[in-house]
Amino acid sequence: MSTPTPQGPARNRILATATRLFYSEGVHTVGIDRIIAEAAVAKATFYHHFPAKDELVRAYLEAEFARQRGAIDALRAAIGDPIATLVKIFEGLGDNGASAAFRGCPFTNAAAEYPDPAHPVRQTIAEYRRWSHTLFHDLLAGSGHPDADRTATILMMIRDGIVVGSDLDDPKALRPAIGEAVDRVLQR
Amino acid sequence: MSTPTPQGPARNRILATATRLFYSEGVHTVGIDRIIAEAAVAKATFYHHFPAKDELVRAYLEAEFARQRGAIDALRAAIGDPIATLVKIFEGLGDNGASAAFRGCPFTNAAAEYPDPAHPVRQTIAEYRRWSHTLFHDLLAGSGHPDADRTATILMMIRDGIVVGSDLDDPKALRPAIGEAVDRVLQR
DNA sequence: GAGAGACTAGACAGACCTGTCTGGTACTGT
DNA sequence: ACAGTACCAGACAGGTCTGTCTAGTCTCTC
Repeated sequence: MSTPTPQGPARNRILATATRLFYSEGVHTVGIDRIIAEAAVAKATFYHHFPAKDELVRAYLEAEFARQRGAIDALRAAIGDPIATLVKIFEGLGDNGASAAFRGCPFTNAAAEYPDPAHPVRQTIAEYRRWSHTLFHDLLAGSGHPDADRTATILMMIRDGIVVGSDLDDPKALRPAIGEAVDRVLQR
Repeated sequence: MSTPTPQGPARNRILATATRLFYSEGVHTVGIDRIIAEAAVAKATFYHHFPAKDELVRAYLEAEFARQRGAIDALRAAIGDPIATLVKIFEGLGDNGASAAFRGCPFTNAAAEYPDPAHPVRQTIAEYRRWSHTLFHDLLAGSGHPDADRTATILMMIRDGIVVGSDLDDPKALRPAIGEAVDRVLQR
């Protein structure tokens, strides 16, 4: 089969399967039955680990959040210079968006399916977005940028534009515009 | 009640109700039964006008597309100068995003619920996005901009960032950054 | 006044949804 | 040896989904 059953303990198999299906097909369209079938897990086991589907959605986003934090921490440590790090982050967004499996931002996509801003899933999304903004802000401030807060807000726009555009438009046409966009926003 | 039954012939009532519900709550979460109830229309009448729910989703997006085209045409005719028009469009995006009912871009939100790029709904979305890019491109080219195509792509990023950010972040914090973002992208 | 077309009310089929529950197996630590 | 935990298979309840269908009303036009 094209998608073999994930290995390891049941909880990991559930989360790995949910991540793949939620991201590629959406949260509401993918049912619990399908997840437990493809994760090769009993229904009781699923509800043992996740009290409700929304908890699984939250766990899926939290795991993606942690993954991104880890990747960014590694990048910051490896590069050092804040502006070079920023440029690398945006190049990475373009590379990622050009991959075949790319389906947009997991957080933005999930938000479209959870309209209530008070919902726990939306709160995880809000935390992710605050972290993203803070990341840009800190990198700019670390380079001595005179207008770090507003520039971080504009970089958030570019970020959102890359992930939306890579999904809905032609990623290959988008890619060469990324470096230029960052340069103009940073007024280099 | 807070949302009175729309007036006019059945098809209009269906489309008006669907527009309100699809936009505010999402496409998959809102069922046909709810639309026909709130539009005060019989089920047979619904299926007389729309052969399937997806056709209604398409009609909802097509109507929004036509509405935006009309608004932009009026703006272009009223203002004349292409760069002033561009600035006004982005100010309008910010104003719109700050309104209480704002829930993001109908097209981007719908795309999150239709992962298959070959789906008719996705084709309508793709048309809308091509039109948006062409709009920016033509306004830039009309002002003699030397790099209209790439700059239009970057303006698309800003556009997506405004609608996503207005929905998921604080629209009031975003708003003052919009003019600055456009200025930097246009290198003014 | 006859027929066409838009409409209403609502039952129904068949699928799918989440979440609960029963009952049983296997492993682990004490 | 025994308790606790993780796990399995799968039936089940109660609800919702889309789409079909029957049967009848109203209004307009010719």
